[in-house]
Amino acid sequence: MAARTTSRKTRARAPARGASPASRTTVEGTRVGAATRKHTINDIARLANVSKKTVSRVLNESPFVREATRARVSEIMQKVSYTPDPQARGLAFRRSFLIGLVYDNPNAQYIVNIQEGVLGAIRRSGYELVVHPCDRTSATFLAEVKSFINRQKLDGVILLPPISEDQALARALKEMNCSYIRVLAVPLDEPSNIVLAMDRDAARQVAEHLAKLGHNRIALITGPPGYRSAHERLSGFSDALGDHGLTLPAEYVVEGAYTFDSGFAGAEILLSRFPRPTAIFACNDEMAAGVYKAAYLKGLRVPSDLTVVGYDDSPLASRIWPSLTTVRLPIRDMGRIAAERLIAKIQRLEGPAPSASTVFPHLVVRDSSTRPPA
Amino acid sequence: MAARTTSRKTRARAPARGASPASRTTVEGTRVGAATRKHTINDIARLANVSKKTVSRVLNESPFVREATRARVSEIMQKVSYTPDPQARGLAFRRSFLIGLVYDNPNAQYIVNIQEGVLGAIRRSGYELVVHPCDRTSATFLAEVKSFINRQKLDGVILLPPISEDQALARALKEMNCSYIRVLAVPLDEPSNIVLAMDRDAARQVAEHLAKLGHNRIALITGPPGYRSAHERLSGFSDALGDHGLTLPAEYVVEGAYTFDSGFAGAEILLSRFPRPTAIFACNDEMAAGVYKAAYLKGLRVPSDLTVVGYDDSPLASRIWPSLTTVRLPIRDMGRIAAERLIAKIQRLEGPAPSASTVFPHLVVRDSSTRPPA
DNA sequence: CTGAAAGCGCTTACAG
DNA sequence: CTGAAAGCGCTTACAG
Repeated sequence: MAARTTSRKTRARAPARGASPASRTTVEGTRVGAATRKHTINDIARLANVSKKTVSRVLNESPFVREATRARVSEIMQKVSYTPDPQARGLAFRRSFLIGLVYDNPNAQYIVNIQEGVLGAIRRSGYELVVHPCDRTSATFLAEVKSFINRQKLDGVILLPPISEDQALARALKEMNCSYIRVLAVPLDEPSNIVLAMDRDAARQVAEHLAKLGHNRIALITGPPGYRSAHERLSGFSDALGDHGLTLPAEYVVEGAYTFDSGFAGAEILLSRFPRPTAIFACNDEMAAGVYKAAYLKGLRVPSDLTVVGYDDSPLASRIWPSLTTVRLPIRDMGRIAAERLIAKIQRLEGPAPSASTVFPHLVVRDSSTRPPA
Repeated sequence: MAARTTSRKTRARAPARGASPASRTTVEGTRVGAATRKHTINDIARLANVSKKTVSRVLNESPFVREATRARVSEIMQKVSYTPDPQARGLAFRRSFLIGLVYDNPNAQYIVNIQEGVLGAIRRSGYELVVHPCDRTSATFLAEVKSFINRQKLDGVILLPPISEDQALARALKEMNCSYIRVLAVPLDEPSNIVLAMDRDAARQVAEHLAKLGHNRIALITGPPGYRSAHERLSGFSDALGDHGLTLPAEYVVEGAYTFDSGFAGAEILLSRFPRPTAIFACNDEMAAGVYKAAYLKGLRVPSDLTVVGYDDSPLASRIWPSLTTVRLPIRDMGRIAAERLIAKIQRLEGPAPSASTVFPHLVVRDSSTRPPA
């Protein structure tokens, strides 16, 4: 009963068909209340005394409009705060003006920061962002992402690690003719398709920091082997140690999984080695927090007995005690750059030489690193 | 030069006008490559030998279709994996099938969990989620949110705390006839418009936990006064202590800001009181982490010298050392429920008695709480 | 139960 | 530089 009433109300709200167009057009434009109807391109055309096509031209910044005409039309659009209907534009353009953020990443802070960067970049672009977390371990992963893109006719997508490393996915997008930008630690694609974070370079900074402090028994907890970033951090770190005459013996390297528990387990192994390492570089902050726990349980103090360095500068890093020396990624910038490039691609405005967008993380020294115990 | 070429290519990709419709319809439906054109309602109609209106009816689950007809049409839609074009539907329905997530919340984990809950709920609903962080301290806040909703013709929005507590915003949405759901700690709106988290109840559990452990010098670091959740936690906690014959003296209450630093500062004050409290309830985990820091600096050990309890069960809670006793909110569920209710509202299927959706956080006891020192 | 016509608000293709 | 016509893929309003 109640339901019927409501549904009838819904009907009633739809604008009457035969209403004279003129009757619903006022320059002020706002009839108060729910019934307010947005201005259309026809209203603007009538108000400006031009055809709707001309309005369309100024909307799309066509050069073939006389300056006076453009000014008049623009002014009226301003006055009634007209914005073209995205659905109608989308239908006519056969595009959605939607871009997707596709990810499978456990790091909430990373996601939110990327989102903010992206949203900042698309603010006045006419595009909107739809988010799409997914599960790359699912059997239907690829089909599912493709169906998402097709269903919404997305104009483009931004891919975050680790799924940004998936070559099959990138191939599929290319085949669908869907523009994309991959956020990566290694150049797995044409420069114009990626935003590159120089993890290798940052890992090098960590190595130099430890070397300068005088450590020579340095251990490493890596990321999971499936992640390119893990490999970059490992090899960048190892190479830089070598440059300083230091080695990274196999007993001082354990494989982690970017999780707290794996950091804890890894540290338990490393701290039972003899001689014990004086410094541990955990390839992310989660694992570094696990190292703290293992150290405390063994009665070791950070940093006087053990130096610990993390990676990410997550909120955790400055909240644990002692505060963690770590690497900060400009995540928000990465989101912004990815969005800017994506929109440029969609609009075919890449410019003549689409070079790689490279972004440099840097070391943030806090209280968890000091000289090795005497 | 390059740009011109590309732009011409874009043109070329648009389907030829005069192409015979039959020529582009195959039951398999997938011409490989970029030129693949999605099936339209006309294709399905032709294939099924019915009018497009009938296809539209089965699409919208109208009861006025013969079962045999419906089956045939459905089967064909399945076979060619037809999905209606969201832009076209949106234009004809005068709706966008988009729902917005509007928030101004520093807690990334909260946002991401809500998002996941929402996305899970709308998965097969035909709706898509667009996220919209905003700044409630901005002078143009209200206008900005309204313009976002109008521009995208959102069907509805989900409001997260603290902006969900903004009565002016809710009023504005009501005036715009925009459906909304507010995630709240207090019933500031009609039951059908809110998802209610019983913070008061959870704070009570914390008080009972501390009372049972035998604490009688219990201190509190509140949230910022602008937050309703802060008030609920405070009064729920205080009331429950009273029920156990305990008091919360003014010297044992300091105002926090839900930040690490404010937790640290608050704890420094509390730990300099005489007699010193044996337990501190920090109204979120961030502040609890700040309490840890203050305790360590004072040479106090958690929990043997000082019991600490937080709120949120953020990732931080299980990663700091010792692991933090805290309150877990079913955030993901809250997102799911909010989305389900919102869609029901949009579709006017609320049912006869739209009651409040209430969600109960619960205490998670870990290692930071124990009996008071002898 | 089913369909032909007109329309949603924008665009492209063509003609001037 | 400007406009009238037709179309994007779907719906509503009406008629049978």
